[in-house]
Amino acid sequence: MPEPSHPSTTGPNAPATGPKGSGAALEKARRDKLDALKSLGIDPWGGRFDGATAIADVRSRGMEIEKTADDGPTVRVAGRIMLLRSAGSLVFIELADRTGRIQLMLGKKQVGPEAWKLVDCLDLGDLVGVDGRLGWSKTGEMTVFAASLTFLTKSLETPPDKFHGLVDPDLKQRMRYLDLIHGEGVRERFIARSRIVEAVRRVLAARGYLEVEGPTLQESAGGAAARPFMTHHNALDMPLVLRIALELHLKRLLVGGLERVFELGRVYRNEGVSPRHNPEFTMLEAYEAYGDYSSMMDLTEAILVEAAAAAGAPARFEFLGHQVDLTPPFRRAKYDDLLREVAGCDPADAASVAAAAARHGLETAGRHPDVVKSELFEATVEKTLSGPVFVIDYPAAVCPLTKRKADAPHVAERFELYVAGMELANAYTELNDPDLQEELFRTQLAGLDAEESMARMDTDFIRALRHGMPPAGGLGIGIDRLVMFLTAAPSIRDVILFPIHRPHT
RNA sequence: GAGGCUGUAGCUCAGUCGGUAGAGCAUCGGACUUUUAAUCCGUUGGUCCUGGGUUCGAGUCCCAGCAGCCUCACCA
Repeated sequence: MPEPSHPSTTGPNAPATGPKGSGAALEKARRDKLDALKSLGIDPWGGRFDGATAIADVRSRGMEIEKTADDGPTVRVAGRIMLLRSAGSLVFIELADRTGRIQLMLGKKQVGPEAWKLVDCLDLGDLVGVDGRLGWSKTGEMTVFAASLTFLTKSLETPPDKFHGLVDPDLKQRMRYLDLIHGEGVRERFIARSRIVEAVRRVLAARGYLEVEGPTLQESAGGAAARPFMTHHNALDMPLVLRIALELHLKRLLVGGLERVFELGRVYRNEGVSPRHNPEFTMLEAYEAYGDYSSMMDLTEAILVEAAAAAGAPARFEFLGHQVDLTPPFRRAKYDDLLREVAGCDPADAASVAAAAARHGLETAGRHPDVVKSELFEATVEKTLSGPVFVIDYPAAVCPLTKRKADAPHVAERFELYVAGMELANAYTELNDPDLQEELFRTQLAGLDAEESMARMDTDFIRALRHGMPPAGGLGIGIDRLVMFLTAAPSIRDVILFPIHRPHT
C-alpha cells in the first residue's frame, strides 16, 4: 500500500484549493477514509447503480405502511449524506436525492462486521446507495433499514454548516453546486425555472409557433438599445458583436413565410449589473404574421397563466412589496393616461411634459419631446405599477421598430407589461413599411447617443422588408424576470445559475 | 461610475474602551442499538480580505486597494 501522497500546493497538479488552515486537517481526515475504502477493496468513486427509486416516490410508499409494521417492502435509494448521527453501533443517515430526503438506519448487527467497516469511512457529503426495508423508526420517522450499503462517491471537501447551510451570497453564486445541495429552496427555484420555460414552449407550440435559432454573433447589434459586447473572428478577420436582441432575424423569418416563430435564447448587453440586470440573460421573442399588439396581449396572458401554474405560483401573491393578481384579463392602461394621473401633466402638451420633467430634475434642453416624455414616465409612473398591467400606446419617436396608429401617427402600437414596477414584456404591432423603417433607422433623436438608440441601420434587414413582411404582432418576454416574479425571487442572480462575477482574489 | 454597509477557523457567527483570537457546527478521540441540527466528555483548527500608516501595542483607529451586498447612475 503506497503512502498517501501529499499533493504539492504549487505547480500544474496543485489541488483546486490548496489545503490551508483547518481545511488541511479536514481534508486529511477524508483522504484517510478514502484510503481506508481502497484498502477494503472499494472504489471510492463508485460506478453505475441501477434501479434506485426516487426518494419522493419511496416516501409515498412509506405513507401506506403501518407505523408498527416490520414487513415493509425492500427499496433501493441513492443520494448524498446530509446528516450523519451515530448512536454507538447504530448510525442514522439523512440521505438526499433530487426529489427529497429520507432517513436511513444502519445497525452493526444488521449489516454485519464487513459492511460496518465501510460505515466508519462515511462522511457528510458522501454519495451512497442503500438497499433495505422501508418502515418507521421507534420514534416515528420514516426510515430505510439498511441491509446493504453501496459506496458511490467520496467527498473530499467539508460541506457547509448543516443547519444554516451556505448563506454568503457570494459563495452561493460562485459555488452554485453547493447552494443547490444546501440552500433553502434553491433547487426548487431552478426546477421552477425549467417548468416555466417548458410552459412557455408548450403555449407557443400549441398555437403553431415554430422554435428557431438566430445568430448570436452578428455584424451589428440591432433590435434594442444597448451597448453590445464586441469580439473578433480570426479566420474571417472581421469584428463581430454578440446580439442584444432576437428581433431582426425573427422578422426576416416572417418574410421567409414561417409566419409563427419564436426563439428562447441568450442575449448579451454590455451594461450595468443590478438586482434586475445581468449582462447575459434569456429572452423570449415571438412573432405572429397577421397579428398585432392586441393578439400579443392575449398570448402574453396565456403564457403568464400557464407559466404561473407550472411554477406552482398562486393566482394572487405579493412580490417585492406589490400585490399582484394574475387572473386575466390584465388591466390595460394608456401610456398618456398614466402619465397624466401620476406625473400630473398634459401628455399632449410638450411644454407641460417638459415642465413636469424639470420638476423631477430631468434634463430637457435640446432633447426630443418624446425622449423627455419617456424619461418622465420611467421616473414617475413605472414604480407605481403593481400590475400586471399592459401599458399601451407609446410615443412613436421612441419606438423605431413599431407600426404607428393609422389615425394617430405620433402614437406607436406598443405595449409593455409591468409587474411590481418591473418591465416584464414588450410587444409591438411590427413596422413592416421598409421606407419608413429605413427613415427611422436614419433618424437619430435629439438627446440620444448613437449607442443608446435603437436606430441602427441594418441594410440587409431593410432589404428583407422590401420583399414584404406580413403585418404582424411581436412579443418579447424577459425570462429571468418572469422567473423572478413567479418564484418571488428578489434578485435576478437568484434565478440565473451562474451569474456574472469578478474573479475572486 | 458614486455613496452606504460588509469581509474573523472548512461553514454560520461573536469579538466591549486599542491590551494574549472566541463560540456553535464540522474534524479527531471516547460513551451510547432509535436518533431527528442527536446528546454527553475531551480534542484539533486562524494570512482577523490585501498593503501601508498611527501607536509601546491594531481584528478594533486612519489611508489605499480587492471582493460582495444594497442604493443611485447606466439599462430610451
